[in-house]
Amino acid sequence: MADQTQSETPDRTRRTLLLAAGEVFAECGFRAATVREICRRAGANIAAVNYHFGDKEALYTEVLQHALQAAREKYPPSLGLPPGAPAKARLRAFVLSFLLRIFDEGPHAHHGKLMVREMAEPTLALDAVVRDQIRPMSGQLAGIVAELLGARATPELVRACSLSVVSQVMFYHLCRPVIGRLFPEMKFDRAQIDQLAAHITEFSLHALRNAKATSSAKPSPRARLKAKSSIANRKS
Amino acid sequence: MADQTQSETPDRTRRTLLLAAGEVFAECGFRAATVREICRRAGANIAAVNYHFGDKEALYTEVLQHALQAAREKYPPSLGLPPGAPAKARLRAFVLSFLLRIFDEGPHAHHGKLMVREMAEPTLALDAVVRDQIRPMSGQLAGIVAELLGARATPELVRACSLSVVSQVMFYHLCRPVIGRLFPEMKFDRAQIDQLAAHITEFSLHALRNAKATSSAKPSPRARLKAKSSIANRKS
Amino acid sequence: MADQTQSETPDRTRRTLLLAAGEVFAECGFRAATVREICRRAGANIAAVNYHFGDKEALYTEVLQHALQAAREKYPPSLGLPPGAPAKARLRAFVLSFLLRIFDEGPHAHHGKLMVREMAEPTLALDAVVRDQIRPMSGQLAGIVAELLGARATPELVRACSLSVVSQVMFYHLCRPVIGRLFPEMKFDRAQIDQLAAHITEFSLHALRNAKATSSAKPSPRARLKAKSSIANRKS
Amino acid sequence: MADQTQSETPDRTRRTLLLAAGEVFAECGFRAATVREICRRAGANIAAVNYHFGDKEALYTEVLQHALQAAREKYPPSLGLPPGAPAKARLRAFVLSFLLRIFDEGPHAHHGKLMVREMAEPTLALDAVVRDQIRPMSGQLAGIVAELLGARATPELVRACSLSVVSQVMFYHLCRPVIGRLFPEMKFDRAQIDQLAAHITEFSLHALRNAKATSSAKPSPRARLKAKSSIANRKS
DNA sequence: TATGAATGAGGGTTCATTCAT
DNA sequence: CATGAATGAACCCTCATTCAT
Repeated sequence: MADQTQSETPDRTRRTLLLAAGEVFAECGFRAATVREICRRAGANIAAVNYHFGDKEALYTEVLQHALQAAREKYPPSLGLPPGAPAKARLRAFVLSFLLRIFDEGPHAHHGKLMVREMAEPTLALDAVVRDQIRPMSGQLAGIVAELLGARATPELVRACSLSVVSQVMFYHLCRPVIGRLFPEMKFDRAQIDQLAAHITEFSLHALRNAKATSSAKPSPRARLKAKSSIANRKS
Repeated sequence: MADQTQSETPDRTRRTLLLAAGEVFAECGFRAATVREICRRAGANIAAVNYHFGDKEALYTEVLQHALQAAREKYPPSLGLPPGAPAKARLRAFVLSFLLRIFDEGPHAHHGKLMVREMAEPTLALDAVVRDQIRPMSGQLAGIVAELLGARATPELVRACSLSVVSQVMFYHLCRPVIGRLFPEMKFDRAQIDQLAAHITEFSLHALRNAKATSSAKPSPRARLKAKSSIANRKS
Repeated sequence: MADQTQSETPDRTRRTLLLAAGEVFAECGFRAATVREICRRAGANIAAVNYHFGDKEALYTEVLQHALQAAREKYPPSLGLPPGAPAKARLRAFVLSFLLRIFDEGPHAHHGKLMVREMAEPTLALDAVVRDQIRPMSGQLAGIVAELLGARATPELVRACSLSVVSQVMFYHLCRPVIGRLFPEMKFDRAQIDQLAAHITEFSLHALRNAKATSSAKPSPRARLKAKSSIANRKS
Repeated sequence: MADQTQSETPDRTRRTLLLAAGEVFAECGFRAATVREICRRAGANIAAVNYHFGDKEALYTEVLQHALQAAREKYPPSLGLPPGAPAKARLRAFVLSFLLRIFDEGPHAHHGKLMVREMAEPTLALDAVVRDQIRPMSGQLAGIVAELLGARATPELVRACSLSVVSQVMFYHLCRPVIGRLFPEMKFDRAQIDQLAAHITEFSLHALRNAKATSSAKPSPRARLKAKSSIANRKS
């Protein structure tokens, strides 16, 4: 009550709530999380959420923004590599940093779970997240992939290959419940993460080295025909 | 007793509930879904769920199993290919059937959303699903991959490569909300799905052709060096 | 199903239900007992109770009658003592037999718990029970007490002393939950029951030996005055 | 904080609920009583019980304790008698106060029915009640009885005689439904209660005056003989 | 005669929200 | 500014009962 720092932080309660809510939303999901539990952990009154944020949903939106902002600050897109480094090294760095972020277990590691939940049930907050966080990284990867493809790079091929690369990383994030049940021997300590990064990088590099425009693929003859006619005419 | 005389309605209510529950669980998630709404859509009494399934959770478990089972029966991983078909063709079939399952929009198309929700918040039902549905498919893919790797196949390499393949497919499953926002031009009609299958298959085949086992405990000296210079020196 | 005795017992289900219901009602009480559980134990259909007895309440009424009938048959009021035995012996027999009945643990020992529950919440069935079972025993005890009081016996004194005797026995029946918590060392095996019977008999005999009409009691002066004026004028 | 300014309504709702719950629990029993009805009578919201007491069971526990406490405060066992009063007078006061409690019809008269129900189906609350309310009174009576027995007092004899005394009182509590049917002429107005107290006191005093310890393991030869001849020979 | 699927009222409880203080 | 007692809608589930077979 007679907190000495109270005057300089008129919204200390607000920030505490934001932190507590991050925990609870990540643990329980939006629905299962209760305002009571959030307030309890924040040491705030039961009415604090409604007072400071209006309602539970508005609190959630701010929590998501806040969590991803924090994650972005911890792992900046530049990854500490000089922009002029070779594409191979940049790909390796991209993959490894992504994995490290995913398996991070720091105090603000909520963003992972929050994002998975967002995939299952997107909210309005996702638009901002894609715009501010994901699209820049997507562009960065596209640059690396385009450089590796060299003359073969078409927008479609770059996009498809970028997705192939990023999917291998995200997969461990999104499907951990299944992977854990399927392969209980996997541990995801630092050594395994390094090894994983090596595998994904090598796998992708081999693939990129031989990648050609999609029309070279051979689906069933009928499907192939369709694909040709439809894709060749698409502009973007 | 007189079962054969009313084979048309052995338990029509049960099946209707299963269908309605699939819809509602997919739309709202387990928590937010209400027994009332499920019964309303099924045209059944509010007590019907408890009578036929015991409780909400048991109903959910059966819904999940039922949905995945139905999807796998509709698009079998082999897509009608004889077991003796070449590994390349079987890989192509595996990828395409998986994509078709994911992007299916039939009356049982709930399984997609259900599984994504299950990833965000696993329930007890996931254990059974992994055991009965996912592990068999995982084994199937491992067989294909092992055959493609030939003499280079080690258990670890097979596992890593299988995950790399399946991740490229699942990604479209799990991150559709992000992909849709990132690349609004992607439509996922049958033609694009064929093209996608072609890309993933080719990408993976190229990679598999050159894949080698990464040293299990220590990354290769070269990779290790790179890691040092780029990432390992990052603070925190 | 193809029970050979079925034809000769067209209401075997009825009797099985009656037995099962006795158990369940004694264990759970009327409210908490469920028709489902009763039918389950009786191996009967869920609708059997309504079919055979109309509803749950009618079943309960028959159960109570049935249970007390059985108890009465097991411990007939005569207690095996010749009617001409001395009053002291008859009192001792009355007390001991009552205690034995109370602490009986045979397969039909439901009647005890059922009666305690009936005290807590009397039903219509209680009237018949009092008329058929309790009043005869009450009369028997009154005869013994009257004989012991001899010339001092007035209807009021006989009644009061009878209640004093019977209360000491019933007490162990009705308050067992409290007695068990208050004096955990009491075990109520056969030896203790004999000792208990001895105590109650001696205690009562001493009291009866000196009992006089109630007006000899000495409440507080004020209360005594009241009591005198009011009681002396009552007729019955 | 500002507690003293609204001392009239520190938690009026709580107290109102406690009262209403006492009524409803006494009338219907724990199971049959509904939170809805309790709240309706208390003029409170349906959620008030959970807010103030946690759940129905916790409310019941507090009701039981509260009711017995109030009854004991209204009619203290000593009835205002100085601790140094003669044992006879203290016994008389104990008996009379007990009867007055039992037959009280004030606004807190629930405790009677509540306790009878507790005998029929003990709950966890009974433990606390025995510990806090009943055991102290039991000790008080034991002191009186021990004094009256004088040199003959052994722990077993004191216990048995105390139970004999208290049973005569409790009997009217526990068996009122039967007594009412057996002796409809009994009215239990204040005059009859005084008379009843006088009878029980005198009956017990006479008995105590002559009470002797029964041999603990084996009944006295004489009593044993009687038992043999009368009861022990009965079959089953 | 007996069944069991289906009913619907009502149970206790939870929870986000409000409002007088 | 902040509180916490109070709210009422809605949750899942249970149960005695019914009715077509």
